[in-house]
Amino acid sequence: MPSNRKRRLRLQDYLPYRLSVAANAVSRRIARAYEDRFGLKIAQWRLIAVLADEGPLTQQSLCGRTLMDKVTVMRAAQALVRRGLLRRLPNRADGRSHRLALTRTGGRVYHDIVPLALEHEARMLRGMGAVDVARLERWLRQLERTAQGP
Amino acid sequence: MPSNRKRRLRLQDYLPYRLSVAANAVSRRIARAYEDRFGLKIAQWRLIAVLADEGPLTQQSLCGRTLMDKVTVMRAAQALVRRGLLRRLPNRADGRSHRLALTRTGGRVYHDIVPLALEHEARMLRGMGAVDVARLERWLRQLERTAQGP
DNA sequence: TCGATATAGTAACAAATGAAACTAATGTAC
DNA sequence: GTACATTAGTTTCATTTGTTACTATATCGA
Repeated sequence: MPSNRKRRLRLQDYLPYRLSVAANAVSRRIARAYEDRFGLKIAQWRLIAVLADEGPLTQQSLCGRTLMDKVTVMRAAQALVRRGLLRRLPNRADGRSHRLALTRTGGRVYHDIVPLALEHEARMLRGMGAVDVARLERWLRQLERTAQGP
Repeated sequence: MPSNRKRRLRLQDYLPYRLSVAANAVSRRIARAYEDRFGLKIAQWRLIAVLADEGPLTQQSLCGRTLMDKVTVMRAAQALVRRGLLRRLPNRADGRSHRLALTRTGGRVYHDIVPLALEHEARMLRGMGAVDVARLERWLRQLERTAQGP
C-alpha cells in the first residue's frame, strides 16, 4: 500500500488525476459520436439503454438505474418525448408519475446505436484478456463503493 | 474480445458507463474534501501540485501539464493569486506571459494537502497489489490515448 | 524593417449543470 | 376523515463550464 508519508506528489502519476483525465477523454469521445450520428446526449442514451433492457419505468426508477439526478433524467426524458423516441404511459398505481416507454422509433434508434456502443467498449478493452477485464470491472465497482462510503 | 454482434446491452455492465460513474464518484468525493478543508477546487489543486513539483511555469505550460484548457487554468490561477497562494513573476523571455509561482503560503497549503491527497489515492487502491496497480495505470494511459486517437 | 500571421492571456457571451423552491398526488397518525 | 408529512415531477435561479472574440506581444518572411 502506498505510504502517505511522502512530501511530494507528481500529478502525472497521481491516480485520481489519471482516472479523471481518462474517463473524461472517453466520455467526450463517446458523447461526440452519439451526438454526431444520432443527435443524442449521453443522458438520453442512458435512458434509452435502460428502457430497452428493462421495459417501461418511472423517472424515479430511471434515476436509480442510471445514477443521474432527477432533473437530469427529467430533461433527457423531455427531449426524447419531444423527438418521439419515448412516450409517457399513465401510471395506474401512482397518479404523480408516469411510466416512460420506448416508441417503435426509439427502439430502432436503440438497435442502431448498440453496435456503435459495443465498438467503443471493445476499443477500450483492446489487448486485454477476459481476466483483466473482470479485474477491471471489480475495481471500478469497488471504487464507486468506497467513494460513496464514509 | 467482446463481440459487437450482440443485440442488447446492459447499462450496468457497460464499461464506459461504469468508468464514468466511478470516476465521477471519486472526483466528487475528492472535490468535497479539498473544498471543505482548504477551500480549493480541483483545478486549483492541480495548479498547486504542478507548481510545487516543477517550479514556476506559464499558464500555457500549466495547460500542457494538467490537460485543462487555458480558460480553466486562467480562472484557477486568478483565484489563487487573489488568495495569495500564487504570485505572478514577469517573464523576461516573453512579454505576453508571466510565470506563476507558489508563494510561501501556497507552499504551506501544498504541504498540508499532500497527505490528504495520498490518503485518497491509497483508499482507491486498497487491497490491490503493486502489479495490479501498475496494470491499472497502464490501462488508464492507454485509454486516454485511444480515446484521443482517430 | 515592415506587414502578415501566430500565440498568451483575458473578456464576453452562451450552454450545461446543480440546488432549492414549488405543485400535485400520496401516505400516515390520530 | 382531516391535518401533517412525504414523494414524483417540474420550474426557477444561480453557478459552472466551454466557446468565441479580443488585445497585446512575438515571430516569420519578404
